[in-house]
This record gives sequence, structure tokens and C-alpha cells, in this order.
Amino acid sequence: MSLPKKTFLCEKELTISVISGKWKPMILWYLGQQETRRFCELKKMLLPVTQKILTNQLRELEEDLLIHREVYPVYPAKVEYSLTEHGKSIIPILEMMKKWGDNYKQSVVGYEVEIKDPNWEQIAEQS
Amino acid sequence: MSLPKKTFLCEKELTISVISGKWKPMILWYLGQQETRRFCELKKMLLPVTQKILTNQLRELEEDLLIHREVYPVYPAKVEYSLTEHGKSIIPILEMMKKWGDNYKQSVVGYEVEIKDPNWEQIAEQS
DNA sequence: CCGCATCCGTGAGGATACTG
DNA sequence: CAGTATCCTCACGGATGCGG
Repeated sequence: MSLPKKTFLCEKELTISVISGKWKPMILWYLGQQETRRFCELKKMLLPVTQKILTNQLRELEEDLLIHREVYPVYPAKVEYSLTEHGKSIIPILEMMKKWGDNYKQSVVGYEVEIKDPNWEQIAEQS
Repeated sequence: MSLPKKTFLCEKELTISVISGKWKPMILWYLGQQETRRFCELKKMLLPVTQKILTNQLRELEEDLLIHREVYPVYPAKVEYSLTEHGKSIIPILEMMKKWGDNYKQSVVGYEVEIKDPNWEQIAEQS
């Protein structure tokens, strides 16, 4: 998706559009647990995401005003990402989705919900 | 999406996957306001959706166990759809998304959130 | 009334390689 | 460390027409 002149059927669709992207839920989730994250941190946490894809997802989130991008003019380059107010306000929705999905997968056969690491959410605290 | 052997990064992605589809949020929303809906009712409300697309969206929701499909062996054919327990339990998330999107669009320029009819949600009560 | 079969355009996500 | 440039693939949404 992104910026200009997109039309939606309803506000729900608009909301979905800003968080639907292969890596966006996890990116927002991580940024919701620690004020700032460097690009390389996110990259490591989201392995095997490629640089181009991660950059692209971050750009879209930035355009949609969910995250803020801070560039430090040093060498080697350093860029930090953080949630904006809009970004912070969407976290509760992600939390509900996590709970719902957790309950759903247990009562539904046929789904294989692979999680790279069961403690991904906690691991974010470190690194 | 659908059924077998899909893998996800986290439960949030699983949840998003079952509700992301051009018409799914509106379909679930409508079914959340009235126990049952006939195919032709949904089709009219979601104009200009095509039959094939609507059928496809309904099939996916059915496979994901969010809605129930009841076929009446009469002529002309009559098919009614309704929410399952899983479907009902996801409505609160859609409500949050509606509120968030409503607030978001007001503070963000560049978006054109077209809504076929501002009272779509209420219109659903009739017909 | 409801759904299937066929064909098609588009864009998101990804693999790979290169630059400051 | 962070980002850009190409190229590619595949599934989603859609148009149209037939069938029970």
C-alpha cells in the first residue's frame, strides 16, 4: 500500500492495510517493547528477511506515520527506528490479535503456525 | 490464504491472514449484525463485488471456520451464511480496527477513505 | 439464485548484487 | 551499517460466460 489516493471500503480495511505486510506486525511488536531499534537489530531478529524487503517495510510504515526514522550522520551508518503516537496506539490491536490467534490455532486443525522462536517477543528485550 | 500447511511468523500474522481479503472485513461485519445473510443479500450490500469473488471470499472464511454455510435444497437455490463462534469472537477486533482507522484517517493527510455509504453498517440492519 | 471454469493484470515479496 | 537497483515469481482480485 501507501500514501496517496488509496481508497478503502471502510475504516477497518484502512487499519488492516497499514499493518498487513509480511514483517510489519513483528516490526511494530518489537518497537513496542523497546523505544528504539537499529536497522541491524531488526534485521537479525527477523532473519531470514532480506535488506531490501526490511527497508521497504520500514519505509511503508514510516510513510503511514506509524514509525519514526532517525538517521545519525556517522560512519558506519546508524539508523534508529521508533514508534510514533499512531504506532503506539495500534499496539493494543496487535495484542488482541496475538491472543485471538493463539486461541484460534489451538482449536483449529490444519494450520501449522510456525514461530521462529516461541520467545521471540521476550528475546526482543535483550540484544 | 487457506487451510493446510501454511506457516506464519507469529499468531498476529495468523489472525491477520484470516481477515485480510478485499471483502472479508465487511462480510464479517454484516454477519455480526444479523444472524444470517443470504448470498444475494451480501452481494447487493457489497456491490460492485462479482459473484466469483464473493463466493471465493466466503469459501475462504468457511474453510477458516469463521462462518457457516447452510444450503437449502430448494429452487431457486438458497444459501445462508452465519458466524461461527470463531467468527463471533473476532468481531471485537474489527470494532477496534474501525475505531482506530476512524481516528487515524482524521489526523493523516494523503488518505482518501472512500466509503460507499457512510451508514453501511446500519443499512445492514434492513434489507 | 448460486456457483464453477477460464483467462488475465497487477503488485507484494523475495533473490542477488552493488554503493556510500 | 544501511540502502539501492534489477529481475523474478506467484497468488489475489477481477471480468466474463456457462451450468444446476
